[in-house]
Amino acid sequence: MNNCKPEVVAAKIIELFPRIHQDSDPYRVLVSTVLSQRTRDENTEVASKKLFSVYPDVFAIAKAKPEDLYNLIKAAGMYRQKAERIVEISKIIVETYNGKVPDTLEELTKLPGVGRKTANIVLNVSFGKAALAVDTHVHRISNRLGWIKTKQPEQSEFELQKILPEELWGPLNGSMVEFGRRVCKPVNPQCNECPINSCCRYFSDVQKKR
DNA sequence: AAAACGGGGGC
DNA sequence: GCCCCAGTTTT
Repeated sequence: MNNCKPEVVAAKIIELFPRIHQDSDPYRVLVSTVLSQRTRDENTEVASKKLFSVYPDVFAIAKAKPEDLYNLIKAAGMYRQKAERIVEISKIIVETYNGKVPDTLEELTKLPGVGRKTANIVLNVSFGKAALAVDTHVHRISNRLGWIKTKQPEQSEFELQKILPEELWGPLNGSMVEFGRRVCKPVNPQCNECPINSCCRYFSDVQKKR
């Protein structure tokens, strides 16, 4: 790579590490995203499949006992609190929103267990809105590349929005996860096999130390 | 600012 | 065995 502008590198990551969401139904995306908090992707998939095979929709989960739901998903590394929140979220959606997931950051973040990142992912994946969720992958990779230098999530969200064109925000979220899982890992990143290492400050710093 | 939630996987 | 994981809430 000879052009290392962030928007070019970001587009390359999106091209090389596409992410396909198996479901775009807002409710399922919301639940899967809550399940994905501090949890590896494989476990999230196992848990959401089990969950939806027993409780197909928001009305079923709203009526479920939190303990039953927890027993169903705990083998995939989920904790009790998450099961409780998912039931609570579902009740609110049924009672307040007539069974439909709200589509604004403000309303979404009022739901228990839904913070800024989760809400942004739902807005982005389900509602096609330009929203950049700065999760650990996006944060780590952006720092390694040298795009940002802050450690504060809110600040990095603001800075990245200035650096990257809006049309990349959506696809970048998922692609950063794939890229972060397979190459730009938290520990032992596969820098030698990394297709964009020539644009990476972390890689050039490591090279210099040898 | 820090702890708690939590089992599974990488190392 | 220890550390980390598409974070959020509570203390």
